Amino acid sequence: MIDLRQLRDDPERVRASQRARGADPGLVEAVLAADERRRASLQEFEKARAGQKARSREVSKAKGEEKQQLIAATRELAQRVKSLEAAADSAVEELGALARKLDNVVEDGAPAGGEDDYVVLREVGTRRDFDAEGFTPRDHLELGELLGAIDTERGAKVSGARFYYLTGAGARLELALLMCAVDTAVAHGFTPVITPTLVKPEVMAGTGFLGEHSDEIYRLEADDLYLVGTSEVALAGYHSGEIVDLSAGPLRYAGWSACYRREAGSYGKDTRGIIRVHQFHKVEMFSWCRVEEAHDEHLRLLGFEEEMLAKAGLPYRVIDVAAGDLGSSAARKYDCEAWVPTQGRFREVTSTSNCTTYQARRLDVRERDPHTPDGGNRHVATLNGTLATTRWIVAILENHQQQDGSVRVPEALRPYLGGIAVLPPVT
RNA sequence: GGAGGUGUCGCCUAGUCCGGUCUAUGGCGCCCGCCUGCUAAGCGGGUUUCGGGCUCAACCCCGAUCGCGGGUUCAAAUCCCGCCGCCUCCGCCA
Repeated sequence: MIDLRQLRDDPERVRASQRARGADPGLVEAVLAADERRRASLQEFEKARAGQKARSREVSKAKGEEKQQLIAATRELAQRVKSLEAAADSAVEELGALARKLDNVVEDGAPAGGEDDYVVLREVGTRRDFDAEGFTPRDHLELGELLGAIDTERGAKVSGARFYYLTGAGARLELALLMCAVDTAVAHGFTPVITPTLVKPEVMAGTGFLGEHSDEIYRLEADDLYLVGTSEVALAGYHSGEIVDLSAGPLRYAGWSACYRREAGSYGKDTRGIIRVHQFHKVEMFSWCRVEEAHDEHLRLLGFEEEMLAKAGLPYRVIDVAAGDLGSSAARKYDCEAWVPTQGRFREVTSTSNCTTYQARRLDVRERDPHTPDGGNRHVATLNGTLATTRWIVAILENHQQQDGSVRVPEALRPYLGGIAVLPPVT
């Protein structure tokens, strides 16, 4: 939900945002008109209601015959109030339905356009030249099988396509990576959190995932609960309905959770290995901060992601995602993509979004406004960013492989693997 | 899953039996002022939240708001129905 006051004050800004996203700018007019209707309808109801309350007070004072007459005379007014209230309710409802269609207002500087219109901000690290090294790199699944680390066949046998087992070195590598991510987050002041992975509909809706991406999400019919695709959902819900204190700076959490995705629209894409799977693990950063601080906080989250990529020793690039490819909650999004040698291209391994007040508005998370004297409340900004996921294993295996099929462990991860420097083939 | 209890403004609390100045009481905390003078105590005032009047601030007025949603009624914190959270006990299962 965007700020309706901002929409009224500066509709052109929202129209421009809609255009940048490739969405309908005409929606702005529709929302403004609905807002007019809501206020008119509300005023009418409130005026009638005030009259009714005045009459009701007279009734309470009157006696006998006079009282009976007053009651009879007020009956009609009560009916009128009831229907005006219903009208006002539906006007509010209609406004809400329209306003919820508006995606977050895109931050200035974000590239316009769709999925392919991203801008590459920088490329970091050196890609290995396997020709010069004299061997053909194996892909992550082949390596995973050599190391006894990844078993997709049994995953499919037990749970179906896009499921897998991480075994032995694979399981340890995942735990090491995620622990390293948690420690990195803690070092930067984040509170580690293990979150629920089943959430209520209002929380899922509050984070903006029930819009166009709703078919990506698993739902448990019998209990009316959703499986989260990221701990962002549970972390966003954590402070819902609360007034938080940001006077000492942002509230930062690092969520650790399993993540579930239906991958409904991706038949035939990335079917080999564990690049695109229904279930994986992730450490996710989540910040609550003042709107004024959101831009800087966003760049900080991006910095922490790059720090993790450096620890994993991965060559990567940073892209500024185009407006049309942002989720409905995001005003700006940066992805880090790691180089995957056998694919000859970069694949997304992190994503950080500045959601400004969009999520906080839906989830009703506010702070005491530091700018008004008697402390009105205002909505806060939310941001999220990936620190590590199961997919990183793909990049780590491929980028650090050696000719004999063994894989070098990045130095920063070794302490988490009992000091092991190389993962040897087991077959 | 079953039984009982419970949910009132930031926190605690009165009010609910028996519907009507409840326009929700008091305390704590917080804010402003006074007195005192230097970490105290006292005095006076203010303080639910959201929306609207209304374009910023102040003031004022109006509406909603007593866990949530319905209903009855001229009138609901109060009566009725449904749901949810929490507590206690029982059952079942890790």
